[in-house]
Amino acid sequence: MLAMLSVRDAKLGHMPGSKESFRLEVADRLHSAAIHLLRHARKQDVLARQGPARLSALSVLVFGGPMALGQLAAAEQVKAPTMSRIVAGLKRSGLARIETDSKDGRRIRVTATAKGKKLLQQARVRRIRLLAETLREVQDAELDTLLRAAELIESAVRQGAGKK
Amino acid sequence: MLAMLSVRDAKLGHMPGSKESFRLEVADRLHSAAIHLLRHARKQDVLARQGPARLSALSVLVFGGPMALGQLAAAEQVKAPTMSRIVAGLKRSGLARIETDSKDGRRIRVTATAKGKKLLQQARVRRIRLLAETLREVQDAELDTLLRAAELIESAVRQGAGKK
DNA sequence: TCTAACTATTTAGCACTGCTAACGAATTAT
DNA sequence: ATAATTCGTTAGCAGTGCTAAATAGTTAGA
Repeated sequence: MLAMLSVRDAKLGHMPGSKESFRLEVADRLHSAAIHLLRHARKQDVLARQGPARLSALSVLVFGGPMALGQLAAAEQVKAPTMSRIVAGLKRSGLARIETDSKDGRRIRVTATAKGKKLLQQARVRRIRLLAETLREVQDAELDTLLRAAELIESAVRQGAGKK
Repeated sequence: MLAMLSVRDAKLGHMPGSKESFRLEVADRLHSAAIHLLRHARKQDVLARQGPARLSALSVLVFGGPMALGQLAAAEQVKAPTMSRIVAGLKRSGLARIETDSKDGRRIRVTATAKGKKLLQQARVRRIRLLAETLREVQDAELDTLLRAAELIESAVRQGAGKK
């Protein structure tokens, strides 16, 4: 792994061991790991017959309660048109329901249905089974590392999003 | 965060604090973090005028050297038709070149061009700048956590992929 | 009040990325 | 020589991201 580092540094002309270089390495590896994790998780998502974006949005609805489309888009950090399509898909599958806001006619209120909650729970169980198999040799202490990493990523991305 | 845990457990009927529950939580958070990290990184990828799958494949080519399409697909854990299209895109952009294998006429040899290497380097630099800003308050010690997490994910996913 | 400006959502259209099924071409085995 | 296998591509579907533009509702101002 250190060998890898120096190979990369040599090829790209960075000073081995510098902080810049290390952050670059971390950024790259995280990016790659995220891509591969999601590609792996896709297998489970396909079983649920719903794409990752829908499951993620559904999760927000289930744990965060009903909310407007714009709120949901902000929570998921996508633009409104993207979320509009995701919500349309959830509705088509009967996983969420849409009502127009009584106070503001422009707004809609998106709510997870019982079916949506149930599917999400099943998807979560499937996901843990999949991950449990692949992460079998990951020790409990390492799980803490993973959780901490997830927290760091979430908070960093969320902060960085605001600045853009 | 512990509060979050118990809320989720309560709603989904898990025993709080059980190992199953904790793994489920970790799996969920990782999944969510991966989605959000990639959505964030997309902004940088868009600047590079190349999608994440292309940049990831290009990275494999740059650091792993020339290889056949099937190898590349395996390394990236996608199916051959998917990689075929990705490579076609890299070729169209002049980032990779394709030759037919001299020994086996069915095979192709995909190689990163000088332009491809340069673009990847630039993309990496852009990515670190983006991440460096968003991760400004992440301490150096935490960087180790992130790197370790990336390693765990990669190795776990790679092992799990073989079993499927 | 009537209109102008703003806000929330949707529609249309583009690009990228994943899949399976089916095909062609080259190689290997019988 | 023929059959089976392997490698890659093409075709076609679905999902997810974006911007630009349309639509409808709300708020502010003359």
